[in-house]
Amino acid sequence: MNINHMLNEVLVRLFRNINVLEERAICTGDYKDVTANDMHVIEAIDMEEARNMTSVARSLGVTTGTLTIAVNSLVKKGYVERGRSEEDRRVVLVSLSEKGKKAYLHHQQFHEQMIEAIVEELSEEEQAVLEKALVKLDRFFRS
Amino acid sequence: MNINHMLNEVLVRLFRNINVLEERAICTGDYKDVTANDMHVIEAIDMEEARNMTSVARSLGVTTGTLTIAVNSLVKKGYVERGRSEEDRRVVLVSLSEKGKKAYLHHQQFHEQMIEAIVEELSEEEQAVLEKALVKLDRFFRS
DNA sequence: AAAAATAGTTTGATAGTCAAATTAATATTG
DNA sequence: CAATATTAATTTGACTATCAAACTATTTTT
Repeated sequence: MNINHMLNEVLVRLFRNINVLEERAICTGDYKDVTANDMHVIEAIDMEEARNMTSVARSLGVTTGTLTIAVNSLVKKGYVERGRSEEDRRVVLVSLSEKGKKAYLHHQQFHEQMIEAIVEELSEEEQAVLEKALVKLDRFFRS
Repeated sequence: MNINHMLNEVLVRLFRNINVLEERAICTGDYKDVTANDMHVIEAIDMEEARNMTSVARSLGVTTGTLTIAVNSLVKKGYVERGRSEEDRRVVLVSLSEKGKKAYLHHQQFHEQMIEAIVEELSEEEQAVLEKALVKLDRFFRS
């Protein structure tokens, strides 16, 4: 089995299972009701400032209609809060509740653990190779 | 920006968009009606031999009910053929039609290009390092 | 022969998605 | 300034993916 074949195997498996895997990691303990999709929305909303629907939808690459539904559910679950802009009353501003912020941090920790698990035991030089490969993969998909 | 942060950025972006990215690559020209999900089913069915529903469902990690629906659609689109086993008439055997095989090969080419894009300009030694890192990533998700 | 097990499909429910229609507010323009 | 156009978001209708559980048909076990 050559390197290309093996690379392909690993990537195919990752691609196919990535959502399930991420969901399994997210959906634990206090956050049983957060789907992988929910978490992507939470990530896109951001800790810091309230954002409007259109910009969040754009950064997720979905329509605002789709986002409306995701946000409805997140509001019902208590992770997200809706508000109206004072300057422009058409605009809906969404932000993370305290619970939403905690879930975000919990997920960040998962990411950090994952990165840690990958990077540990790799030398500086080895890390550099991985970085190079991932940047190329990223570029491949962007083109 | 350190390696950990950068790794996280790239992985998050890949995870979030992987389906869209793969679909964009698949769904071109003659294969406009093949979704990323369809392609996963086609990959699982395999070029060589007819397989029964249960084993295909297991390798995809879905229920047979889910697979029934996916196969219905793929049969309707002409990528997959259904048949009954002669030995055991409960068993449904699925296989790729000529069109299905062509789509599979088309998708394989995409994978090869992707791998090529990642691996090109990496020395043998660098490739080995990359393999090691991906095995770790894979293992992390499996555990 | 009757009962149990197995393979697959169907059903009923939920989530995610889009395009198009709709509503409400703001901006433009004649 | 009143009518029109644009914009932000929601709603609607349709579709796909998914699961668990009920069901059908067949085979295996007892």
